[in-house]
Amino acid sequence: MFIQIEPQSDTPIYAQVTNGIMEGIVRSELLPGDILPSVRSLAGDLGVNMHTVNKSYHELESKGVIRIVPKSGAVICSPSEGTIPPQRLNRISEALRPILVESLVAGMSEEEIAEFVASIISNVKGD
Amino acid sequence: MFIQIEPQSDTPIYAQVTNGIMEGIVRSELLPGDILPSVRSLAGDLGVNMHTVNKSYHELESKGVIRIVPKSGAVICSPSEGTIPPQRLNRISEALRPILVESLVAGMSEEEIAEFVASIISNVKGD
DNA sequence: ATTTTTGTTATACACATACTAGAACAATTC
DNA sequence: GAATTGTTCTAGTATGTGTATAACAAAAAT
Repeated sequence: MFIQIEPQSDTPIYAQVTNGIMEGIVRSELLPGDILPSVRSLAGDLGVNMHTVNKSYHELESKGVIRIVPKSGAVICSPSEGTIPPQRLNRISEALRPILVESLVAGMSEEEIAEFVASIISNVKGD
Repeated sequence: MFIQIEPQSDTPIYAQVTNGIMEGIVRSELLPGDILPSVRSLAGDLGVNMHTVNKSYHELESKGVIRIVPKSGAVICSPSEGTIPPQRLNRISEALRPILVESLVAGMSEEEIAEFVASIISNVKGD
């Protein structure tokens, strides 16, 4: 598990762990069926508290990214086949909206935003 | 000023005010040179505390959206002509990245994300 | 010129969240 | 049987959010 934690960042540590795992999935470093390390071992590797990792795992479960089997482990789920639940689309839309508004206010055109989004995605996938 | 405040939302009130003003700019309801109402009057209209609106105004100033003239008023700035400061692009990129990652993990393709972004933008502009 | 309104600053309180810490439990794994 | 697992509990500190009251000096309005 290659996640870099920045303790002085304004984004909470548990969110950094969540994002790191999701980026690993996007890069196919984590595949559906893979089992995440235990909350204790990952917390030890990252140098953070066990409860912080535990909170991240449950956040991932609420997003539908992993499935937690009690007393066993956390398994990467397969991407939702076919349609995506509207609740999930709503959450993404509400998170996306204010950032897109800020981009427009900054003076970006719709085409520039599209290119910007594409470059970020390729950066996440490629590196 | 037509901003709807949802006190029980998980997004802070000052952020709701900031987003509402920026959406007003995108919809051309607020034009460059327009003067925002005083923090006291807007706070009274919205039914929130003066400091909450004051925090929103300073957030807008840090984003470069408005210019606060002490003892006078807050003026809508003109959109940055030509190139956008790289600092501003970095902040937008860092905010955009985790949401795009979540979209990819949810199973959206790059084309679906592009369409999704376009629909949100048209929703913000039009309504 | 006086009054009002302005943005600013300061202090204080309540509430929620974030993070860490230690401990204990039962179930799984070795 | 021993170690590890996720879960749960209590507890503490720190930070962020929102409200509240007050005071100040400068600008605007009368």
